[in-house]
Amino acid sequence: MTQGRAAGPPLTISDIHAVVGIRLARHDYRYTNGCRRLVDVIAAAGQPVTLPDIVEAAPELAPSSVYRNLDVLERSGVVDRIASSGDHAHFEFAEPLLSHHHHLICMDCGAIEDVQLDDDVEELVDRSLAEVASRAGFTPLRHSLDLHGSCADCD
Amino acid sequence: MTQGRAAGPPLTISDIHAVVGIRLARHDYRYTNGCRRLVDVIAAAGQPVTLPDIVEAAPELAPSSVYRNLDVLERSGVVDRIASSGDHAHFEFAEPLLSHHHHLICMDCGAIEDVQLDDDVEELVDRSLAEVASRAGFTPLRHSLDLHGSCADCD
DNA sequence: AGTATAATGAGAACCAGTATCAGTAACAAT
DNA sequence: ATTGTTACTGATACTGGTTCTCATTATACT
Repeated sequence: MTQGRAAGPPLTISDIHAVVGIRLARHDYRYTNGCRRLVDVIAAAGQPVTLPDIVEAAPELAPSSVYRNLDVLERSGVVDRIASSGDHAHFEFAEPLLSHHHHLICMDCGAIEDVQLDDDVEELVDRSLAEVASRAGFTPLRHSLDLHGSCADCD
Repeated sequence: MTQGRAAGPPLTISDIHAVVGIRLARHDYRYTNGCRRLVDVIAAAGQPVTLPDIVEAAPELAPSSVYRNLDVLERSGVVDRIASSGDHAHFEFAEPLLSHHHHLICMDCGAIEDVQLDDDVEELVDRSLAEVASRAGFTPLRHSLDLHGSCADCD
């Protein structure tokens, strides 16, 4: 569970497009220009993005299409929607495209930053969660471990 | 950080009302009947609740007042708002009233169940997160560790 | 080319949550 | 008790992020 991508050289944008294409095809979706452009923006950001972030970076994308394509990408396992208590939902690549990580969520400005923990911590957390889940008859898919507080800017 | 309440006998409803009263007073809020009723409902549920849950359990409560009082309780540190990707926000008692715990979140039906992890796991996670946070100039307030998957009912 | 099917995007609709505000209840001081 | 002050209530209107609609456009298949 949640093993993610082995740490190593980061995927190139071509790698990402190749993986996304395969995943979309597997779900009978086409890899259209709009979708490709959206993937470009998410890849370029390197951090979780909101709809305003996306249309600012690519004003030619129609908001309604962006939302629809984010949904398509989410269904295909390409992006994850990060539930924050802020105004907008945040989106980032799902695990095979991004190595396993967690979030620093600023409770003031809503910014979300990615961070990684040591492998031994991850292992222990996974084992511990798996045990608790099985006790509750719960089938685990992934875990999210977020730290809430104030970012360097807001502090 | 996130030490929570020592595991022990659960707080009685009177204990809870006493603590809530103190916290509200500290923030210059009155502990009104509506608020008291709301606390009763949350306590009785024993699990994170949504607005529909609350008005179903106490139809005499006006939705607008419930939202306002949830806000008051949140500002006073009595309840936490749990951001889920479902339609409604979930609310539950904050840490001094509930011992530190985590959530099993069903991705199908949106149900949220509380679970606890071993102390040594919590300690390791805390240490690890604190280190990562300080490296990013981030001031941690609390962490959330949620397991996403399918609950026993939906599986 | 021709047909079928899917994606697009502008706008409308939806709906959880918030703000408004007149009415009401609770407290304080005389 | 009575008045004055302040805070809470709750029906309703509003806001704004997200989703839906549907006529148009693009793509894939034959």
